[in-house]
Amino acid sequence: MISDRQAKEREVRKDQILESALKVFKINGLEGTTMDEIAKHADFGKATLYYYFSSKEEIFVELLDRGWKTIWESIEPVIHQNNKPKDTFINALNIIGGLVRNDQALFEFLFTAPQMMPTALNEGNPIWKGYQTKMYGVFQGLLEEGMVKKEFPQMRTDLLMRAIGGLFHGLFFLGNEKKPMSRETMEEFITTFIGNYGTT
Amino acid sequence: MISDRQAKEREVRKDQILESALKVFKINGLEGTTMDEIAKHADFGKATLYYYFSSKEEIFVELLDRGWKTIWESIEPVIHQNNKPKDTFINALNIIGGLVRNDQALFEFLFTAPQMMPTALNEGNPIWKGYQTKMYGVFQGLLEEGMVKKEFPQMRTDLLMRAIGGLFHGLFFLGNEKKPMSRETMEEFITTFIGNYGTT
DNA sequence: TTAATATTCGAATCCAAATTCGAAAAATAA
DNA sequence: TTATTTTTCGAATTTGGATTCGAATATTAA
Repeated sequence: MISDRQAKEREVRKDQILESALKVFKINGLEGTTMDEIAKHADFGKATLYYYFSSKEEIFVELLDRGWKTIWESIEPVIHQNNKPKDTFINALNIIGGLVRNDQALFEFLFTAPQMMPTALNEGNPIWKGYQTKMYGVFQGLLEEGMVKKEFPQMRTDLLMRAIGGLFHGLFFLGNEKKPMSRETMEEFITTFIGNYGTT
Repeated sequence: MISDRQAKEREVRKDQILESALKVFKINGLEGTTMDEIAKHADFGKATLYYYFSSKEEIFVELLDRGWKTIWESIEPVIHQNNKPKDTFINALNIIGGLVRNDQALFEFLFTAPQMMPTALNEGNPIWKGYQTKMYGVFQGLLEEGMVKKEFPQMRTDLLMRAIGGLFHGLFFLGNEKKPMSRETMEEFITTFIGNYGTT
């Protein structure tokens, strides 16, 4: 059997491994991330990692699952308020921005890794993909509503979606300096580019 | 010795290999791109690839070098005209957009691969990095000039740079459908987000 | 036609990194 | 304390893919 505390400790060790994986990923990129390195950073023997995760892939998938779950659960409450769509939209973006600010490495991973992952990770339907899809769905919806109400520039929804996705990406993940973006900067940024169409 | 025609044929074969590498990259991502796959697509034996390139890395570097050279040489002539900075800027973007439209796979590679490359590829100072740096320098300069003349929204240059980089990225590389972006769409897009500040 | 040179590739070799094994050490339960 | 279960890891083993070898084949030069 396994006591409650034991289970908790096990979780802590899993966390430690996940955290290390992230750290190595940040330093060495996806290809440079080996079980050896992760083990070294986590201060475990390599073989021990396999006691907690059945494969390297599982480590990454778990990072994605947990991460996207967090994102979803953070914006969920906000999207049910019925403010004006644009406000809701910006609130949600702000929330995500807050998350990113809190753990740049994790979110850079969440948003960029899927691009460069071996296709294998997208097979089946991974948990994280579900959350991601839900989130994009919500955003798309808000955009559509907001566009009807002339709160956004008039253009194809999918294009606007790309624009905003791109802006977000640029804001947080382009450029050299990796110091986090302040809330103020982010708001100014968003407002400058999509805000000045609102509430005409 | 080696005749003129022979040299040309050799070039053609190199091109064939580079093209295949790109195709495989597009299908399988960076990690999935093996010499075996490239060889299969290029219709050569794997060993033959090593007659033309000394390593897999060299293949990628050559793709980057050639690609960034092309980009640079395409915008060079335009940046010396002295239109208003914003016009120059948009012209340059349009040109790059044209290139991307022409060979989506190549440019997706040029703009995204460097992120996910093993650090080894950035060591020394690769040719392509030089062109990339020059290009960003020019853009940054145009932005600064243009901002002084109130042709752009007033914000930190580096932020505006990120915004535009992000918009570009979003426009061409986000979203599912991979059909190329038309020139019209692109102009509308750019104008919508950074154009409406001009010439007040 | 023959010798030299350039090109091709199947079959090794090498190597780094993932995964497994089997036995210890630590913790817990009896 | 002893037995049982959980955790750890050093030392294989396996695997996949990059790189090399050596011998053929094709092409060009004499």
